[in-house]
Amino acid sequence: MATIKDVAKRAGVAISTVSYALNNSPRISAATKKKVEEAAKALNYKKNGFASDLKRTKTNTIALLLSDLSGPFYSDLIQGVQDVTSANGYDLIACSSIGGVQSTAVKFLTEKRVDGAIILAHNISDAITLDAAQHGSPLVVLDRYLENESIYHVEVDNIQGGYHATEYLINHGHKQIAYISGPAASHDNVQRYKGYRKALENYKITYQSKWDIASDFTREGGYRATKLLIAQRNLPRAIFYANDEMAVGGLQAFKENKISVPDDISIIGYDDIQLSEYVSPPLTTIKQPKYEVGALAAHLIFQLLGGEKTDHHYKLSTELVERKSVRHVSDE
Amino acid sequence: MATIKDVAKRAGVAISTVSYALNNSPRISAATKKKVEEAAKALNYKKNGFASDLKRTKTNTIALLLSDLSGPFYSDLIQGVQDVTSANGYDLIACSSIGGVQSTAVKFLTEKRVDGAIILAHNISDAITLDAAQHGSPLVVLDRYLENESIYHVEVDNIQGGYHATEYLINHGHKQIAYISGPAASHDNVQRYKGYRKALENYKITYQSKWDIASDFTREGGYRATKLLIAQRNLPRAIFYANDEMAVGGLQAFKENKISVPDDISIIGYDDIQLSEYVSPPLTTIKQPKYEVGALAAHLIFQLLGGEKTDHHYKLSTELVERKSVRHVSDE
DNA sequence: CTGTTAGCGCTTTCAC
DNA sequence: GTGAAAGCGCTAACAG
Repeated sequence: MATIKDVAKRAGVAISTVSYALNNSPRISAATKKKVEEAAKALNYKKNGFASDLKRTKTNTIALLLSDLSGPFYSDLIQGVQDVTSANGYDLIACSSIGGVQSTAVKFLTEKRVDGAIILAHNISDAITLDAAQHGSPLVVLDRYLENESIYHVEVDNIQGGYHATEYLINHGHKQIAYISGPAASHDNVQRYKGYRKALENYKITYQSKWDIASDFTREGGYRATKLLIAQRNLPRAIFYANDEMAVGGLQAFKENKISVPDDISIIGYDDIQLSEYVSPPLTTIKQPKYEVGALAAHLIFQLLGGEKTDHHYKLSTELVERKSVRHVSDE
Repeated sequence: MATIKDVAKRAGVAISTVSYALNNSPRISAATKKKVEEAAKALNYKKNGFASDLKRTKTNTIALLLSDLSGPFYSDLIQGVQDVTSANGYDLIACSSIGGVQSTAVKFLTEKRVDGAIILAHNISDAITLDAAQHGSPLVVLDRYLENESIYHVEVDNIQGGYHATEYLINHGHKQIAYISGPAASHDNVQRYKGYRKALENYKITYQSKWDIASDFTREGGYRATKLLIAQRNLPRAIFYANDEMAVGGLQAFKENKISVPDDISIIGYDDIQLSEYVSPPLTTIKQPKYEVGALAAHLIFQLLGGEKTDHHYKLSTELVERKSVRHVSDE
């Protein structure tokens, strides 16, 4: 590989001149610049990114750390991050935290290879995150709350979302409402559940633990949980699935048992995944402003990088999207 | 930020000793090692990844360059790449080529920041790719064919796929088969189209240019193309959509015009996106082995990195997944 | 406008 | 078993 030195030699100028010329410094005359550029091209010279980053102690890139690169779930969020990152002339790299401490994500976080990072990866421990925060580069974490000077948060108000979902069911005349939950460890799930309970309470509906079913956010899990409910002949009049994937699984279970949604039972999901619109019946659900979360997260990073102050905590609202999986019932 | 120097000072040893100790060299005594580790922890020392990469001229990471990070389309492929990358103890970063020459993807490609790269980004020009190939690091490109010593290819046999799709329609008694195409510039589209033409030819079905509709791989495009076909009262008995997204758009158009699929018209798609299973009727389509493509691409990189020789070209087969959007018709 | 030079933080050879 | 020192490729302060 040709280095800057080779280019300098070939162009018959000093190393620094090459550097200046290639970085478009105004100090270099057009003639010299041209000479340098020709030499560079002739040698197929490409600057070594590391050397340059090392010297400048700045990478011009921010990282998006995801627990799994391949989840379609992240699409909108990534889009949001990407849009504002490139609008700011920065580079964005995405990496996965699969592999825990060994993972690429953790490596980028700890080895200071980026100017800032957005974290949405539950399997990166709090300890590591807190540790990385010591570096001083801004960190936005989206999936939990961490008290630290250089850690910032953008979250969507899942309590409110859970509340609305439940309230919507109640407003449609439902009093028997089950909750099929995600993993107990999931912060999101806990919040949605809180909203559910709060709504029941506000509307003076007695909570029944038999309609509080544990599951795991997967389609398969939703299917099993629903089958269980059906087998127990314990069916409520409505179900709030903690996410759409599980609701889709539930739909499948109902179909197999010839139980009609929404005629026999109403269901509501959470997330508004692409599929929701296409299943039958189309799923009423709570939509999270994912694009906005991503965009705001990236925006925060740039504010901080620019030395501005900002709040440590932002909360975005959800929106209910009404489709066909909930029916109005008269008093039961 | 604490540097290796600070650690050395605090531990009362030489810089090199710190380096050895932290990299688990056997030359260092347990006592010294412990001393160094404590100093490192006390100072919250983290090695600077650039400096180390620069020195070793090796990054231990490979890049996946995508035209758009947020496409759900890539899920399986990414999974494949990710699996074999981490199995090999390498890091994987994904970056987008949005922004062309300015993009992160191009930067990583040209600035030698990775040991190898997998490219699936039509907007990275051949020139840049060829140029990057001069670096000597292995490149696997998935979306076109480039003749170069250090460029390797994994492709799925789209001609065969297009042929099968068309043949399937023919075997179901269809003779009037339209093709709704993707962008003319798309290599994939051209291949599928070739397969379509070849099948018509083999089965002695006359090609009719009126049933050769240009579109763009989007749902909206498929919708419009289908509307057009309907408006012209020019409906064939079957349509081969060059991808599922367009087929989904087409389904919508048919629904609005009360044309029944598959009773009035049969359709087949391409890709087997997640949605295909859920639209109504479920879409018969051609499935590409995306996971395998990703896994093989990554595998090739490691073979090459390991100094092994390998073919420059691999071709994987498609598979037809039969659902409900094609009906058998008797001779027309 | 151009050249000299001192590092960025780390790895690694060589000498002790 | 440990340390001194060279240098990876580049940038930028400084001197001319």
